[in-house]
Amino acid sequence: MNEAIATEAFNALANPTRLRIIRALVNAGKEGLSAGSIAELIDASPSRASFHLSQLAETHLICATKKSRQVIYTINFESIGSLVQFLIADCCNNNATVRACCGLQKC
Amino acid sequence: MNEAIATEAFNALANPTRLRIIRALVNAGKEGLSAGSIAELIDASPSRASFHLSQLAETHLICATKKSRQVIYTINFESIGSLVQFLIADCCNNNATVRACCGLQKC
DNA sequence: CTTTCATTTCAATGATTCTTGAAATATATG
DNA sequence: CATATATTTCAAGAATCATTGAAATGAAAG
Repeated sequence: MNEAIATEAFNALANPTRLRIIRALVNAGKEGLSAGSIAELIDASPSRASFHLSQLAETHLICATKKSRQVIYTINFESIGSLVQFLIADCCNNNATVRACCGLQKC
Repeated sequence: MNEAIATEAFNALANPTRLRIIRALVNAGKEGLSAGSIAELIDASPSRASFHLSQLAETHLICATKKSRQVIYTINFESIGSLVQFLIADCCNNNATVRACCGLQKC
């Protein structure tokens, strides 16, 4: 994770529609969801959902795999973890207050 | 921290200039930096720096206090911590992979 | 009171982003 | 092959964002 990638990832998270997609995929877990069911869940048109799904996939916050004529999307927890690490470590020098405020401790 | 505020905070972080400001203020620590010295440090015009400083201050990621004719900005580690918590807990249901990937454990 | 210094505000411009609906692509089914 | 289904791509338009330089604000100093 470097600054350019992190900037794009923050941008991907900076949108209510995309945040709803993230939440839906977190809930769905390992099995993921098809583009169509995501669109339904977040109440967006297919093309609108596709637009935001592409943005999230570009930053690797989510992954896409084709399954017959559907595209199944899954959340990528590793990339979210990397982004959090970037913010805490790279940007905030592992500041103790940040770590405490988010209810976490060093391993 | 709710979704609307988090969205604005992510947006504030989704910009290289603002990320440089964040880093400068993290380095400066508790004493903070004046608007002018931030502009110099990040190599931006006063008005450009002011524009981005306002955006960061609006989201409470940084704080501003007047000191004679300068404005001193300081980083707000608490708000960054809240944002991280929002992402890990609210968005990712405290997923273990996320916590592991960012080098953290539950308290 | 005038001048200087630090910062913000403003208007103009160009760039990017989001939404919409239609068209295109690709895969499955009868 | 023809049709139905799932998704993406595309073009157009509205909205938002970032940069620039000039003007305005406000506080200190001579």
